[in-house]
Amino acid sequence: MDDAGRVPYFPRTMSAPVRVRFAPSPTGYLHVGGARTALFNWLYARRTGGTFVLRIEDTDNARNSQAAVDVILSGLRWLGLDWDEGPLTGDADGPVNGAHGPYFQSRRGDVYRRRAEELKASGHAYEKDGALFFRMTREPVTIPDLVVGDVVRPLTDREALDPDWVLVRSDGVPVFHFVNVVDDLEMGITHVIRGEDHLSNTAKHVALFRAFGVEPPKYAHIPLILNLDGSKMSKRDQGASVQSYVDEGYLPEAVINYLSLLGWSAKDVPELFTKEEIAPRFELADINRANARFDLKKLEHFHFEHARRLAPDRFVQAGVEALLKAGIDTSAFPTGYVSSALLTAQEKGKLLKELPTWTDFYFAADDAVVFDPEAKAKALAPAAMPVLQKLGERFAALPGFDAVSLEATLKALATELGVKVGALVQPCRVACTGRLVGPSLYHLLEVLGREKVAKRLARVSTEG
RNA sequence: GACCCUAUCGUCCAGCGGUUAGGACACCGCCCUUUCACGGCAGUAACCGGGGUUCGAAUCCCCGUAGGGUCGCCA
Repeated sequence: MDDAGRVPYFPRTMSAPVRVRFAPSPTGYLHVGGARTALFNWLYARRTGGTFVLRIEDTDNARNSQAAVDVILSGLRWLGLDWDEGPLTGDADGPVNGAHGPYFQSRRGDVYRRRAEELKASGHAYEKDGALFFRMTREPVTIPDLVVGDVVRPLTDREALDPDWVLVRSDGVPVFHFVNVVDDLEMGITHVIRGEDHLSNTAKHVALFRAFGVEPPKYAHIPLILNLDGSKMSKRDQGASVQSYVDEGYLPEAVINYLSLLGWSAKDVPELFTKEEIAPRFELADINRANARFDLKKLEHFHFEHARRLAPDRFVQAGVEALLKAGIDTSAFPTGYVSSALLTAQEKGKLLKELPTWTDFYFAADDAVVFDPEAKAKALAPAAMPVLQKLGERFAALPGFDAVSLEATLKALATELGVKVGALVQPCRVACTGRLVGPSLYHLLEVLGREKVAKRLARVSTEG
């Protein structure tokens, strides 16, 4: 402690261990911009061997809810952004990691009261109308920012009229600017990485830190994420909520990859990566200064690439869950069959939500394959029945039921009958899957197996 | 009204005084494949405008314009 009785603030030198934080308010959902802020904090912590703190800013504003807290925690976990310090559950009084708690601001009232008294005692704050006001500096404040450089923020004309601002409301609840600074101070935060929407207000924060007798942390204000048309992203906009990615069946790896490249890039780093791979390359200086626009098409591209590269066992696991969500229970089938079946669709790189459409036929009863009307009209015309029957006979006579043999057999028959390969491929596909599109025909037949294929072929060629 | 940030293909990024302004997504054509895709090859497409500085500006400065943000007893 120093002469004034304060706990000495952590010296901010280059060698000081980095401590960053993500401090969301639980007011509804996890915004994609917030997710990226969390990601950048996570990357910086990992890159520097520092500590990533999660703090819930739930000061009473009548908008907070338990559900919103849970959404934030589950969203971060889904993205794989693990925090070193913070709550372990959504319970404000529950278990935590770290020695700087509580990590819910609603449980830190005594800290704020103590700090408010400190400011009153030092003459930086005064009471008026039942509220506590901060004696704001009238001089322009220089905000040192690692992304945009030094920003000089003078008072606006409105502020010049009445520069002081409220620290603690008349109802006793401290405001954001106050608790945010106090907590960053108490928690030893060294780098504040947050959205650019906070840049202007940082003047208040810098002044507050100084009033406490310490230098502010380093700031890095990152550009915002806007809609494709440049407008602000709000809750209803497509892609605004992290939960929507879970629902739509995106892989978290894809979302992370896409978000990493929204406002950040490094030289000689391939565009496709995992957060673990680029963490060592993450520098705040490489953060872009201009706002970015959210392009779902590009996110889809990243999903496509990551889905195809996913480890087979993980792909199967994700696929089984996606099917179950769609009402298809695969548990009655042999696990080997289930994985072989799902794996025939992996190369397609489809969203998990679309997986049932590509693989449901594997799990349908042979006499209950549902035919897409258009597919049936197009490929199962009466004229196709004789060739289909012939194909069934050839398949049945096959010694081995593998993709290579199946393909050779089908093509040989086509040549023999003097028809195009498609004249056999299409009816066969529709007879076995009900659809015109799907996994590679020969591989899908191999997985279905001799018996199922025979039954399905027989079903259409006899029923017509 | 004031203040702050920003400005390269439609989108995301490269470029950091001298480049035929590069890559990715999207789009288009061809090849491959007689499922949809993948893949291969090629292509369309950008330095917001105006002044400076300089032998030389996408790169530096100024003005304008545009977009975004902030100015609460919201966070």
